[in-house]
Amino acid sequence: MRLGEPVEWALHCTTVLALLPADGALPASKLAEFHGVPAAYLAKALQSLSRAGIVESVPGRNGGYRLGRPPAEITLLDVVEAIEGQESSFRCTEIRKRGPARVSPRLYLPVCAIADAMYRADEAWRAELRQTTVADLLQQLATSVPAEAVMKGAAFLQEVFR
Amino acid sequence: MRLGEPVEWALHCTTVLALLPADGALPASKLAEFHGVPAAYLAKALQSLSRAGIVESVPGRNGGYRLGRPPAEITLLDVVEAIEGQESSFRCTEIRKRGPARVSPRLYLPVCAIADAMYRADEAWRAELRQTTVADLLQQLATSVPAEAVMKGAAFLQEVFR
DNA sequence: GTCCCTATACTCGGATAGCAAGTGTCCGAGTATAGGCGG
DNA sequence: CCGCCTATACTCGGACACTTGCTATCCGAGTATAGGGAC
Repeated sequence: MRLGEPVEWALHCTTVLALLPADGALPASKLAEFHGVPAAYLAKALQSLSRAGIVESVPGRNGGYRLGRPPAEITLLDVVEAIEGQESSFRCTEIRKRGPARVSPRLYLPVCAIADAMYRADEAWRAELRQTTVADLLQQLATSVPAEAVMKGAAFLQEVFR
Repeated sequence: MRLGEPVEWALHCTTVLALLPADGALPASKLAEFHGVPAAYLAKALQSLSRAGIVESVPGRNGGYRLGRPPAEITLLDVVEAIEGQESSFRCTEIRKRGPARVSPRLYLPVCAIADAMYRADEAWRAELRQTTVADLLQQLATSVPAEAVMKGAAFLQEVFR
């Protein structure tokens, strides 16, 4: 089970966008430069975030991306599901209904005990991701990111909005 | 994020093997027939379970697979990790240390707040899978699998051991 | 009749192709801005 | 000097190749069994 790289990018980009001035907008190319990731591919992830309403795109010159709603209202699950989709990690192909022991389909319960347990674990994962918001991340990052890195980041943003 | 199909197969096969007589062994081909899945590919999953000690292989004629330890000592996590590996679902490529805001590597904390939250969710998923054992599954299946399917399954096994 | 040996058939195990999805890239559509022109 | 218009440059958005990993398969190594032969 593996999450794609764009998930990491999307999470970092969301936190950076949360630090922007209220009416500012950061282009995808700058976000890519800031994180050292391929710009064209990162754009795909940002489009997914845009479709999900997590960020909103500002077209035209001086355009870019900004947050679509307050950081406190964006959970990590929102971001992850925007990129990876909402399907469960476990795929039940109903093999219990195949083979020589199969019986009439209407005799089976909707979900077997195995799928039920797997879905429960999936929900536990989602519940944990739902508990952390981007606002929480900002608070933690404020005390954990090296001061020098904060200054460099601020300088980079000021250069963009100059 | 998607788990492979072999995960589902491995879980079902493990429950079936738990129903075997103590010194019996069911070949991979019969397990494949029972579940209606490709035998050659299922064999790969069973080999993974064997390497993990969850099942043990009996070579030679009348050989096959049997459980490696009591059902109560096999958690769903054991089975899932045997197939999918133990790596976290979230891959942190440390993009925080790239780009124009990077500073000397020794200034960073071991894990950033984002990775920490993702790892926490991953652990919640694992914790949930750890709580259910194959013995639990058997108990639930005993009351939820259609009686007719149970009979057909038993008949299939008796035919094999005849 | 009993023991031993050999040949057999069946098992697992790892090495080998095909395909779908993740990864990476590009070019076109659309818009706010900046400059120039006219009033 | 002010307002309007036009051209421009920059943005996002979706359509197009490539690589990795999942899916699927096969053949070889090893072993317990079954049968036959010798004692």
